[in-house]
Amino acid sequence: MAEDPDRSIWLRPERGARGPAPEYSRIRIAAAGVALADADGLGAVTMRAVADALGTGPASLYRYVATRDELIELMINEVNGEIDLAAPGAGHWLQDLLTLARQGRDIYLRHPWLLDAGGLDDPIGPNAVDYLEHALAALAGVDTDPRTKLEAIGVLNGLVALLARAEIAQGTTGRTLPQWQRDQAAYLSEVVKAGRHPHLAAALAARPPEDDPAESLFDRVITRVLTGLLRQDTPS
Amino acid sequence: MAEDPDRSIWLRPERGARGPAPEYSRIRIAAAGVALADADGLGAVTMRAVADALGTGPASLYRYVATRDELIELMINEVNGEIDLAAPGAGHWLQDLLTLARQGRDIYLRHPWLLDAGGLDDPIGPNAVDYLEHALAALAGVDTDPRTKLEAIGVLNGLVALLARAEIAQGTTGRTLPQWQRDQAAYLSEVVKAGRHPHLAAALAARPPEDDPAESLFDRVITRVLTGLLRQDTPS
DNA sequence: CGATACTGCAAACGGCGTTCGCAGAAAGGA
DNA sequence: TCCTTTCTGCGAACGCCGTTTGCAGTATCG
Repeated sequence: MAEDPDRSIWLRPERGARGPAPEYSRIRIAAAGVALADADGLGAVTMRAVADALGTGPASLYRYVATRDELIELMINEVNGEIDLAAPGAGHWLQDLLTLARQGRDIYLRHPWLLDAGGLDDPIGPNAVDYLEHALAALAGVDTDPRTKLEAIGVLNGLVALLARAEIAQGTTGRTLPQWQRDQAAYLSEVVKAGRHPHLAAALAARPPEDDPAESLFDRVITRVLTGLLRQDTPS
Repeated sequence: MAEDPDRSIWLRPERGARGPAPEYSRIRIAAAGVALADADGLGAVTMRAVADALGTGPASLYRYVATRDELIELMINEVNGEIDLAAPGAGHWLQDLLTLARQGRDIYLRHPWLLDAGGLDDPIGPNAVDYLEHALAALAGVDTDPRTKLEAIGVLNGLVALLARAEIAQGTTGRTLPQWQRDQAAYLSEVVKAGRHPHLAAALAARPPEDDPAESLFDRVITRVLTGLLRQDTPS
């Protein structure tokens, strides 16, 4: 039945029992990758670059990691560990999930490459499992079937990524923003000038309210979506 | 002021006025790429493969496209055109947006690679612009400031992608599901067996309700989130 | 009827993920 | 004790990738 076990890196022992002690560790390798990605994006995380940062050759990494994607799994798990799950918990589920969401947002802002790497969700590592358990525990008092809770947490994670992406895209305004964004702005301005998209023109002309920082927008959207998803009534 | 215009492919004319007529077209190239991606995923869309499918060499593609990413932009715009924006409109904004969302979902199910390509949103092409205009028109009667409407549409798009992703991941159950999913299932089962994550164990043990097809889950989540986002009251 | 501005495309370049093969070191069994 | 086993590090190479260069050919302009 078991075709080939230990395919997941999290089920593989970090080192064998026989040979010499490994020179590096998963954590060191993950940290090296995270440093590279923080500095120059996910594309800068090549096997050669990580090996160089560790002072070795590319082939050596394959003693710790089966593939580049697995290295990125290590990196994802590493930064997912930055969430503080030990906090006491406010007692109300909405408050607790909001705290979780804000921490997720902070992680995305600190490590924007995470947006290109599947994020908090896709390949679940140990820290993501702990995160899930924590979120489900916060929802323990809510009287809904467990599947709906998992759905809500999944939507929450996706939403956090979405809002963080928007925040990052707008945050670089004024500075040297990436090329593709200049291009897109140029194209949109041309579309507006053509005059065939009145609603879009109006929406883009409206300036964002100055007194509404991104922080409150984040909280507002998350709160509204979560309360909408988990309310008890049975509509239609 | 204008450093270098025509950097966006949508502002570049499809052909110059002087030389011989191009042998291919953006649409043909996009279609070839879509066919490859539909069959074998986004990774199968290499310049060489697309060129082969068209019966030419890789270098020739660069007469039509500045980079591989731009080719993928063409593909995204191509499948975004599958949305039918000519439908009359039900008159109620929620119904109209739901119709849009369902069509977006269908596109993701038909072209799963779109999930790995930034999706309906990231690089905005002509069809995405029309889509945006259509969605904003549907919201014309709602009394909220335009920025909030753009936010809601953005969240809607992200949500559609999220739900489509979940549906695709679960849809292959029973058949030959991809390797990484077997690995993840194995790891999660091990985590549950260890016994330190009771809430997670309970949630995973709960079977999905048989009488609740994915279709209604989709509608329910979208509806709840949209009504939550666009309701008029001012909560705290 | 040049001059011009485009087209198609073979060939090559540098960089990537990954594999192979072998020298050397630590633990297990006799 | 010593040999076998099983691990380790890693130089070198393979095949594939996106992209650039250069040139021969062709349609339009003045």
